[in-house]
Amino acid sequence: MADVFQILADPSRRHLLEALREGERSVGDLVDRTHMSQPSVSKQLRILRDSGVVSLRPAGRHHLYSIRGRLLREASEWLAYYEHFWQEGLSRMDEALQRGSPPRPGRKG
Amino acid sequence: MADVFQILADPSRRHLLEALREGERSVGDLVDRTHMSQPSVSKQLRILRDSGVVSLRPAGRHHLYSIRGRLLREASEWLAYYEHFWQEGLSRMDEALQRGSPPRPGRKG
DNA sequence: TGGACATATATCTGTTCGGGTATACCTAGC
DNA sequence: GCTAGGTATACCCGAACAGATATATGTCCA
Repeated sequence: MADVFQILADPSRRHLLEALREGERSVGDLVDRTHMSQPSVSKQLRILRDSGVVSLRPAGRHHLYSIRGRLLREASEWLAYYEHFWQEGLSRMDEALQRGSPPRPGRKG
Repeated sequence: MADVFQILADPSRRHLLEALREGERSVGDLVDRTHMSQPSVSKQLRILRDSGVVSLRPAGRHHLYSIRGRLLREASEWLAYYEHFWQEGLSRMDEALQRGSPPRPGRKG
């Protein structure tokens, strides 16, 4: 499990990231905000941390988590390659022409 | 399974999408380009289609698949909320200040 | 040192998921 | 209709995974 998209695949992990968007949060805070059990939160935070999506700063008996952008950025960059497909003014035909039509195995109209 | 990120979580599906970036492709083409078995390709294409990430255009006995941007765009937009976290010139402190520091459960320094 | 608070891990369990093989379906051409 | 090409589905299997419960670890405070 080192794949960003695999990390983002789980809704509970995305909820954690959404809560962390506002800034550094303790585990207890995240439990309150996500309505997940504490062990679940800790478990998912562990996965997020191991994969490098969040970082941990111990503060007394609290563990403060925050977002590290690097991996999220990688995901964003991967998706950026597909921007043509949703940008206005570009039909599917336009796209094909723009990047050179690939060989078509079958054609019919 | 209707979640974009869950769709993107599987590497084989991402490979299919990468092959489709060049334009419309038949199943056979995708089999060649991805080194997956034909049933696997069909299976993943089915998932991609059901979720709305690709669309199908029958052409004789060939099935031509192409990318539909809408869902990929949703994923991209979700990620866009996190741009602050990887943009230069913004430390973690800056982010906190920028969006108003959240309550800190524990503090120590 | 003992106890409460905060977080992490261990273990179990039901489910989901992807790949493989075999097979069914559909279309074109004869 | 028969055959071949192209694609989809059925079924089985093993692995991965998320949630829950119980328990361990660590820290503060008296």
